[in-house]
Amino acid sequence: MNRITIKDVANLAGVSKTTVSHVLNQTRFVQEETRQRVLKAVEELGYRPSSIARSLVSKRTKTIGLLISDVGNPFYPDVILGVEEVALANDYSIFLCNTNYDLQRALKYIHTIIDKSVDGVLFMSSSMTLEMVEEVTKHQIHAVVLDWGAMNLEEMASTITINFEVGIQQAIQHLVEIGHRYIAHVSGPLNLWTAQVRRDAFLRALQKFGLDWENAVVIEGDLRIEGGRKALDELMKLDPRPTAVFTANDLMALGLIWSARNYQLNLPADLSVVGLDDIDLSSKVTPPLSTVAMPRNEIGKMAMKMLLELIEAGDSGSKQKVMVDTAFVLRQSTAPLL
Amino acid sequence: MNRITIKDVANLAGVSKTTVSHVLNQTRFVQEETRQRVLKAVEELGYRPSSIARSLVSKRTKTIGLLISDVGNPFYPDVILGVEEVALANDYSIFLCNTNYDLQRALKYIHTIIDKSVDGVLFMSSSMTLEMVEEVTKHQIHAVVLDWGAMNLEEMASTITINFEVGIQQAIQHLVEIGHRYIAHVSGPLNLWTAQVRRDAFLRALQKFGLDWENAVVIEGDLRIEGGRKALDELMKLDPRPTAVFTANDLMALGLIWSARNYQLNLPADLSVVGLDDIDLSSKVTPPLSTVAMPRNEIGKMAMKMLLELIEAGDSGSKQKVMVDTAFVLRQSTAPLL
DNA sequence: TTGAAAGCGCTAACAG
DNA sequence: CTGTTAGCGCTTTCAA
Repeated sequence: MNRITIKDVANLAGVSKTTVSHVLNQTRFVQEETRQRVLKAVEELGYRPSSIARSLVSKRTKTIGLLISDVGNPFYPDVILGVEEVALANDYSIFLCNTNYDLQRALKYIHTIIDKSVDGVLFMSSSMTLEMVEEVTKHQIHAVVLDWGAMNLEEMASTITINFEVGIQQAIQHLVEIGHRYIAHVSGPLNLWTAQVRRDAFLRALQKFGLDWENAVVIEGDLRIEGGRKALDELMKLDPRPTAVFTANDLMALGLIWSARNYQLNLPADLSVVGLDDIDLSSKVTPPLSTVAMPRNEIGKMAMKMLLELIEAGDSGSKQKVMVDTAFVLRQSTAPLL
Repeated sequence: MNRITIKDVANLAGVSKTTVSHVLNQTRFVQEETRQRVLKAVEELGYRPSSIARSLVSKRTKTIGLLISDVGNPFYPDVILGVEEVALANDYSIFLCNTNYDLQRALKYIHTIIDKSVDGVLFMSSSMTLEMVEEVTKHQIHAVVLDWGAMNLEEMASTITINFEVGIQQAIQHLVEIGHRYIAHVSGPLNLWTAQVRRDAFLRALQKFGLDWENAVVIEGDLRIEGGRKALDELMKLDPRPTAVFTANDLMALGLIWSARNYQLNLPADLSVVGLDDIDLSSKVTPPLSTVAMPRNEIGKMAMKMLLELIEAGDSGSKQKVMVDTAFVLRQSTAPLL
């Protein structure tokens, strides 16, 4: 019992493969009566056209590669959902490529998706290199790159950059307005471009509000819960102690908050904390976390749409560069300085 | 500038396509000197064989579909990682199919992956029907189904069933040993098979330890953080109040714990809580959550391995039915009853 | 030790 | 209004 092919349908309907193809794709007029016969045969046999065969001739697979660092990172779910939503609506399938923060692994995925002739790839992992984008585009595969400003990929790919500046500034402004003058930062690993960007935005915000940014306390963290706990340990050693802390992501903020109990700290009264990301959890913990949010779902949708545009446009399309803003979300992890 | 094909390589090397194919696949002996010429041509042109064309003839795509409910559900990351690990090791790619708890959407994905001729599919979503498995297998696509005992798919698919009985029993035993006699349960939506299984296991455990299981308090939750909060509201209305609560998943346990502050409850002294899942977070919150754990990463690996076996075996292979155990993990969200 | 040719399932000129 | 034919890029008999 083999796969049912277009030929089987043609035979059963008593027409040529061509006609079957045309009624299925509505690509030329077919006598209503013939059309019905074909449709009936299709129905009867449960025929489904082979995407493989189609792709071989059309040079299109209706498939994209999604390169992310870590499915477990709470940053991704919303983004993926956005990507998926527009992919699904346009009948695109998604190859999941989880780099697990590993360049070798990313590279292997790049090769696989080139071999599989995807129509495009979404680079959403920090574990990537310029060469990967080059490799991919060399094989006429389109790309859009998320928040990876370290490199200049002008005409190679569309890009989405997240503007942390505005949200971070709002956050610091809020802290200043409620009386804080001594604000520390827990950064991500500073070899990461995105960690530097956030730290620099933080420093600039301090400067803007007339605080001592040159001697600002910056503790390097790991972007995970554990990093937040360790950061608090550092903070507690300081004398005087900062009255507020801004962390490079929510996970560290949460770790810090949860660790505060061990020091008999009463949050937010004894220490105000602001995160960044606005992951799902943040609004649900006690106290709900004030944070710098970005429209993750929108970012996902936008990325996929941009990729679609590149694909539709073929080589003629020029690459877009868009920037998306962040915004401070006030919840209850910050309190006025008494 | 078109795709580089095997023909280009053949021309450059001055041999036939056949020979190129054979050296690349090591499928028959080729004179060392010729072999080198071919390899050199491949290198020079940056040639990569088209998986599409290969699949068309081999009837294998080295691709599987991964059907899950919700990327954001903390149950999945570890499982996915496991799946991916063995997939990657065997050069399989993964189509991400996120049903979003939506049957229609699941169905659409089923059709897509049938069209794309995946070699197998991993059903890991509760949003699925027996028909989907039938549909898939009818198209000679192999399947393994995770924890979905509601139906009898004997010879259609391999299955992995999670044995909640043992872990839940351990959990209740622990609570009983530290003095609890009045233990409530927060279940999942009881129309879900898996929610019933857990509740029943809970009830049987009560019975086993001589507690009043017939009048046991079971509050129906939504498996989300919010559900935990609401459940605590219900619990607080009870008089007398249960001294311990077992929730059907960790998310609800956490919601309950975080909500406890609003009632000035001191955890775990005033209320012991035990979750189920052992999601990453659970060990990292304060107090760390005692919970019923399952080897999620192992489950992912196992599922993919079982699928691989089905694929390799072709139709001859018989379907495996495996069961994986759960185990109670003692942390600090439970306390002896004074 | 290597090639020629057929064919995987489909689409798209080109004919009629 | 419909069919014949070539070909997408590869693998695999069969033959030499």
